[in-house]
Parts: sequence; structure tokens; C-alpha cells
Amino acid sequence: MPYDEQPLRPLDQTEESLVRALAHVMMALPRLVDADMVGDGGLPLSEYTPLMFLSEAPHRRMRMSELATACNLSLSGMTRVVNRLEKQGFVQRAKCQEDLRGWNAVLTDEGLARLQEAWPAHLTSIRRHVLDNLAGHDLAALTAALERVATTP
Amino acid sequence: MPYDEQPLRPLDQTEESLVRALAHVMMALPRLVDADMVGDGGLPLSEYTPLMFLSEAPHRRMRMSELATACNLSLSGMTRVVNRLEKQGFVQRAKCQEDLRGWNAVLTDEGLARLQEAWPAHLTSIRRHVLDNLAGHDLAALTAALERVATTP
DNA sequence: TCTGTGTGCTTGTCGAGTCAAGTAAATGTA
DNA sequence: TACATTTACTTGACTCGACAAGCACACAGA
Repeated sequence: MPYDEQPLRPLDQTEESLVRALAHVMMALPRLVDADMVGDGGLPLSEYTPLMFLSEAPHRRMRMSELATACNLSLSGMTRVVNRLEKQGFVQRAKCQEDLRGWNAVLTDEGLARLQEAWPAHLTSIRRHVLDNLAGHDLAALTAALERVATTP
Repeated sequence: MPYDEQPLRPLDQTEESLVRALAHVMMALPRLVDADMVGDGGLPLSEYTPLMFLSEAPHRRMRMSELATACNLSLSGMTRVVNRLEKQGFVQRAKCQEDLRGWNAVLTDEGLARLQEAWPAHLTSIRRHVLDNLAGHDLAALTAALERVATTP
């Protein structure tokens, strides 16, 4: 796409390849992992992720807005995910005592059990698709770069 | 999440951080780039990408199924994207002469102009979010790794 | 204490993409 | 040639998530 006028240097071949590979990963990887997980553990990433964050939180509970931020979801999106999880008995809502406008999503015992059941499939999938393909790379440096990518305004 | 029995080694801290950073990128980056593009060029990635592939294809045309594969979309998803592009006049459908079941999506002059108009915003966004944050990394090695990640069965 | 403004979450409505079913043309088989 | 099967694409029905509007509570300032 030759096009000039501004001091906008087009991508060179190396950069172009990287961008396309990254685009491919972003489109394909969530589906690949989801397929592995529903094939085995039966829990899609969209539900696994919030259960995971809840399991790590104090008292296994988080405010809806915290959880939405952690999962990179809009607040309304989080509302609907938690609705699904609540219907399955994996999460309960509890009014937040310090601020009666707020709600906590609380991981139930059943939810924790479900998470532990899904964990092996998740771990296996992530190892196979991601970590096994990054052998020999400097993971810490890569992580730092990815964190910048995700947060550059 | 302690859990044993299998020879399933949990992720260590470095691996865990990398996986979460990658998850964050996958969730956030498409939205960031889209926001930049509609803010400026007015063309979301879901439409930019097929126009880009068409512009590079011989005679600016591709079969629906090729285009779907290139864009990592299902065939039915591609049908709908091309419907949108056709309504805007950026693409036309032309029956494939070698196989009358098939259709080509053909980039129009208007579509090419639109792509060139959107290109600077796209390039700027990609540089800022992605490439500028990968300075000092071995892009070729990273690309190879990402390609494996996206295609590991 | 009342009243206006801001915050936390949910709901209505919508766009986007997936899968399954349907249609038309190509290809194999008798 | 006739018929069954496969392939290329579209359509219908659905799920998921986003945004904007709405509701309930919090927290001023008078």
C-alpha cells in the first residue's frame, strides 16, 4: 500500500509479519483454548476466568466492577457472565455491606470444585498452545512487552 | 490452585505472568486499535482486514472461503462482513467462472480509496500499541513463535 | 434534613459472529 | 444418462458482549 505525504514509514517485512502473526494469535487462540476446555473440562474461558480471579480473592469474593476490570469486560458484560455462573450455582451475589449500591460476586464451594475440575484441561491447553511454543524466549522480557502493549493508551 | 495426581506441573510465576499478560493483550488490543481507527479513519478492523487482503490479491479479488480463512472468520461470518462492505460500495460480488457455486469478493475503486484513507490511522495505531513496545526484541524470532502459537493443533 | 449530583450495577436494545440447515452447482457412480 | 454425494455459499436462530438509559444508593452543600 504505497502512500506518502506524512512522515509515516510503512511497516517493513519483518514488522508486517509480526503484526499479522499477532493478529492471527488474537483471533485464533481463544477459540483453540476454548475448544480444548469444553472438549474436556466443559468450562469456556469466559467463565473460567472470573472463577479463577474469585478463587484468588480474599474471602473468594470481588465487587462486580473489580471483577469486570480483571476480566477485561464491560460492567454490563460482567453482569451477564455472573448471571450465567449464578444460574449454574458457581457464584452467589451478596450485597456489599460497606456500600449498599454494590454487589459482591462470591465463589461457592461448587464453583471452586468446578474450577478445580476444569483446571487441568486449561493448564494443558495453555502449555501446549503457548508455553511450549515459547521455549528459549526470555519470558520475563516478553511479559513486560505484552503488558505495555495491553496498556499503551 | 493446588491439585495433583497427574504429572501436571502448575505454571511458575514467570509463566503465569506471561499467560495473563497475553490474555490481557488478546482482550484489550483489538478494542484499542478499533477505537483509534474509528476515531480517525472510521473503519473498524473487521472491515479493514478483508479490504487489505483483497487489495493484495491478484485482480483485487478472492473467493469467499479464501477470504474467510485469511481473516480467521467462519464462512458465514465472512458472508455477513462482505454484505456490509457491499452495501457501502467497497466490494462487489462476482460469480466465479471456473466454479459456478463460488463467488469472488472484488475490491472496488471506492473500496481501495477507503482503505488508503484508513491506512494511516491503522499504521499509527499499530506502531504505537505494538511495535513501539517491542523495541529491542528479536521480531523475527517472536514472529516465528507467534505463528506456532496460532497454529498448534 | 432536604435536594441535587455522582456512583454501582442492571436492563433494553443492538451489532457481530457461530453453528446448523438449506440451496445450487460439481463430481462420482451405476 | 440418472442419481447420490460432496462442496461453496447463504440464511435462520442463537449467544455473547457493548453502549445507553434506568434505578437505587451515597454523599455533598443549603
